[in-house]
Amino acid sequence: MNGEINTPKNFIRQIIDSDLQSGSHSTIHTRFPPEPNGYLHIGHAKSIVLNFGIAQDYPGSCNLRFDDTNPAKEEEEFVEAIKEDVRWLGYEWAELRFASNYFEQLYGFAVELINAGKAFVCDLNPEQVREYRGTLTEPGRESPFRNRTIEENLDLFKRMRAGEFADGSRTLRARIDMASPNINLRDPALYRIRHGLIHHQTGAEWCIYPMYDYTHPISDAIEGITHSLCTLEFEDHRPLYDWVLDNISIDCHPRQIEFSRLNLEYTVMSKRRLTQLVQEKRVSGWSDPRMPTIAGLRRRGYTPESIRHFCEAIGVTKSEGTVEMGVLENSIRGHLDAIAPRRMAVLDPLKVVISNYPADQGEVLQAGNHPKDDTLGTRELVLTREIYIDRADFREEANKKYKRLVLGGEVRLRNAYVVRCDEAVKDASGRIIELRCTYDPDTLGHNPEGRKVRGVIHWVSATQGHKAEVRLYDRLCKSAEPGKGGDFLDDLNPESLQVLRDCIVEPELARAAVGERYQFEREGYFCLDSEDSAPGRLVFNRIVSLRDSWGKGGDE
RNA sequence: UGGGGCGUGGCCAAGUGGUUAAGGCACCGGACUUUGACUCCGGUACUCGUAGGUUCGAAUCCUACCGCCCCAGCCA
Repeated sequence: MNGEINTPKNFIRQIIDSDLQSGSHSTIHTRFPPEPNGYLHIGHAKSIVLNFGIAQDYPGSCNLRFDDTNPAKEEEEFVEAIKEDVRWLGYEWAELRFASNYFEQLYGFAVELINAGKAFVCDLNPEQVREYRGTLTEPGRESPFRNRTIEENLDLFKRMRAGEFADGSRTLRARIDMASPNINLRDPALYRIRHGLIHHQTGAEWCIYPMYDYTHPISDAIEGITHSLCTLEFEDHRPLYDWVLDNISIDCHPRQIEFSRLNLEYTVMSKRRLTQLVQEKRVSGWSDPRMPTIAGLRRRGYTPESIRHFCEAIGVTKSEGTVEMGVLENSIRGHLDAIAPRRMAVLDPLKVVISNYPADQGEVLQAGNHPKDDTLGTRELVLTREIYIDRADFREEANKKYKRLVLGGEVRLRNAYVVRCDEAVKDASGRIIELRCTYDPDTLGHNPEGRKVRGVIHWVSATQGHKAEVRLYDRLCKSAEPGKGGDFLDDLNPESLQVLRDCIVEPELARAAVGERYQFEREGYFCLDSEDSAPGRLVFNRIVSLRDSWGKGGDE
């Protein structure tokens, strides 16, 4: 839909309201903390709109912070892509930060924890740690290294940093409670050793890297974040988040609040799966228009406004659900209906000869660019004796519910005259190859008297139109919940992309530019493909079809 | 069967003890229409997970039960 949804007071905004009222805070600071190990997707957009939206609506600010504590998975390409996506969505961060900016401070706080007897260097290897951890129903056992002296821990930790120990040989662990029913509190690792990695920000400076659970609360506190918003799976990490801040000398303690992540029907949203699609080349890349990535949606033709609108429309709660694709589609339809200039394009051309129309002669017709917004102006169309209409817009016979061209029947050519079909010319196999029609010269701009024309169809001049390729997209997956019963790859929709190479578009479209979006009347919204179009080669992506209460193509 | 969460019409989602339980999307009618679009009217459907209890009054409070999600990375 167009128009703004009056931003709903979701439970997080309610908490903020009361924090403001109680005087706990006078300004609100949030952050969007992606890990640069992949491209952003529509689920991230939900978080972006939440965090940046709050910063806009309250006196406050929002930082963009890369959670870059695992150089094995992260890349500079992803940080650049993420910055571009956030900006494209319409937001500007107050400050650009990296968790790696805080590595030295993080190290200092770790030393503090050691000095307080709250952290220790553990020599258990990964397998042993797992054994000692216990299970969901049994408590864990304390590490034999748990009671080392502070001096020894300090020495060992310093040597970990100095690179004296091999990967996996030791970790720095918090000293909390191996019997905690919350497994996250069973002496979680704070630092691990990783040699030989070049971190995209810090290079080879470090060979020990802090863990998320340790880094995140401190990064938030350093930045003065007031409300640290994250998804539900971090709910039982919150006690650890709080533990960290309660046990170091920092005077800021942000409040972590969790909300449910977005699930969308007929697509996949996890980074693991999206990465797999890209790596195995099941799609053309992160920006494949079928992908739910921001880059994919952008190339597909979605507008930032529509994505923001969608994110507001679905709300923010703690209950997990799966949103119907229709809600996203509705958002872009609503926006584009209001702003997209109208054009005509024939996707499956069928030649029509207007027998009583003078040959060698074109007639310039003015057509409005938008039925409800005159400020979008008009453009010229050229009507010629030979035109193309869509094959789906003709039938030799049909019942009266069919509002298109029928043998012996009349139909309006959009923005032009009424024509009657006199004959359907067929080839030897019986396939219709051409229609013979006659037009009524007295029907331009007004309806004929005494009879009713059953419908309106679009057309393009056979001599003035331009060839174009049109790509029709369908849902990425066949199943509403891909992978539910097995491998999600088995649920990929083999017909998610349909390429039409012989389309004919109206002359004006030859001047289409990347970034412009059009409505191809009676078909849907389209835009020039940003990657495969070139001068002289028109490639259009269908952003979304028009809503259709009839059933495009098929009917009965 | 440890811990943490969630359960309101097909899908989201308001609701924070007090008349007929918002709204959006979807769906079904109708109006309008040179886009089977848009827009505009109208409409359908709810045991508020279940069962008890407290109360004059419960989606809201209590108890039990059921269902679903997350957690045993030196990932985030």
